[in-house]
Amino acid sequence: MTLRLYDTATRSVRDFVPSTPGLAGIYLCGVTVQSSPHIGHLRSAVNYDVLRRWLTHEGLEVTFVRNVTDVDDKILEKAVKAGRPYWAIAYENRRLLDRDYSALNVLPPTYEPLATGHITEMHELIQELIDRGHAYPADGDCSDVYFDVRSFAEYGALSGQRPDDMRDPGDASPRDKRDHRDFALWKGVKADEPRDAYWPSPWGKGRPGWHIECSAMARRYLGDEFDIHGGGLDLTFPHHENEVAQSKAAGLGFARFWVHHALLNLGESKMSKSLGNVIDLDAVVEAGVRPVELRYYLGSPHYRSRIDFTDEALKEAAVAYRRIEGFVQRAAEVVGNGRPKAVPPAFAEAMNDDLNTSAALAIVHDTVREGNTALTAGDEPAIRGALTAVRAMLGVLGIDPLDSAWGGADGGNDLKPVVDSLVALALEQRASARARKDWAAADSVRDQLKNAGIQVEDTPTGPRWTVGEQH
RNA sequence: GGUGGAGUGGCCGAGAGGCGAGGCAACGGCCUGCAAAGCCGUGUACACGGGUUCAAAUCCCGUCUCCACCUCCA
Repeated sequence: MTLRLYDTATRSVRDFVPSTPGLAGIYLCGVTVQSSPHIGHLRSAVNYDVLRRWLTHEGLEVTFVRNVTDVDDKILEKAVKAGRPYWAIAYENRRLLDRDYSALNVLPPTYEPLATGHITEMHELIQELIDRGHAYPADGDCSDVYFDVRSFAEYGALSGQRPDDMRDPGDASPRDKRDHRDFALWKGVKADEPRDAYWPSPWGKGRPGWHIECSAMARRYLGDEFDIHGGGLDLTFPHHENEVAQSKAAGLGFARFWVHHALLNLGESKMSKSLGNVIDLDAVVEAGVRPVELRYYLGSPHYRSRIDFTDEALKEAAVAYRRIEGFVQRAAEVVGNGRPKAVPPAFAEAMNDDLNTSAALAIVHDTVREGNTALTAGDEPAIRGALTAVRAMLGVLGIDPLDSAWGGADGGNDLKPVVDSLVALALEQRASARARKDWAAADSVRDQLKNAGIQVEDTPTGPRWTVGEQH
């Protein structure tokens, strides 16, 4: 069975057949690094990371390109306000983004192109559009170049907009646009903006319009036509509409599938810096939820379903994850880590059904239950079977507790034998107290360990201890 | 005004004509000295009003509420 994916352009779920067998090219609109990332950005990253991991799991060699927009109006605005270079702000935020991505075990893309690194590619494309009669340099001396929307009949097809129904945005500075729907390919220098944000061009000094970078960079790294273009639902219009227009008007095939994920809302509306309703990774961690648990939370609803963020739902997701994690750890103590093997067919079926991660997680939980039963029965082959299957599934979702990406093991490893022998000492005392049925003394040992952050559980094979708060 | 989408049990969240996805919480039981963990069992939910059908959460019509986009936005 092949992957079936929802394609925004056709508004339908279609079989995903890569243009070149065995390969898949994905272009994802990353973020504009105008500010530090919030968990809505991370949802985006997690959704596409799962898509990528699944394609890879299915044997495809994936070229995954995720751009960073490192020059735009907002960044320049902030730079002026802060009295700092725009590129310093962009770079700072880019590093924060990287930090969050790796905290959530989002695999690095094959390549991460920057808008500012591809000015010449954009110039080429703009010139082609001018030559073909789809773009025009503005009259006057502002150096702007605009895409001529009326010259491209398909304009609006991706987002279902009819140009005639569109509102006139009352553009701040229309500067010689022929039509209010025309959008900038190249923005001429403005007097009040930083001088280090401009590049020479055949039309005069300026900087790129927002959309042209993606057309130019996707072409450079993935070719004239590629498999999947992704991004947030809010990018469908105008960003993606304009991208298709530019690329197709230039005669390129461009994206074969458009995959858009739903947004994350906080309160009444989507999480967004400009609305001020933002929660970031640090806030989540401060609330006692680990990055892996956040990833579980972000990845368990379907990618096309809106997430209404609540603290309770986040905490609940964390508990659900701990159940899975608990099984993996207990099983690994009995049979070793186990090498992840094939995922169960039902899991594959769910993933192939437009990445139905909710249904896929139901299979994970079912397998965990079977594993727990095997654990109680001491049935080692069954334990090993469940463990390897669970780890394979969690690997696809990027939340395998034994993945070294989560780091826990390495840092604690040095101390583990030390703590182990200390705890063993205490547990010996508890064992002898229990042997003489001195429950008060036994419980006191357990309570003291608990105060030190060590949980003790009795199992058929003796007591087992873990560090950390489990409640 | 235009375009797309959503309303599912106490909560989260899949499903999309007929077998009660899964998780959290709750309750009962097993196990346990107790606890924790685990296992077993218990819930007949689909915004509202009509209609189609042997059968509707799922299809059709209408109504209400909410979200996103049409301006920068993952």
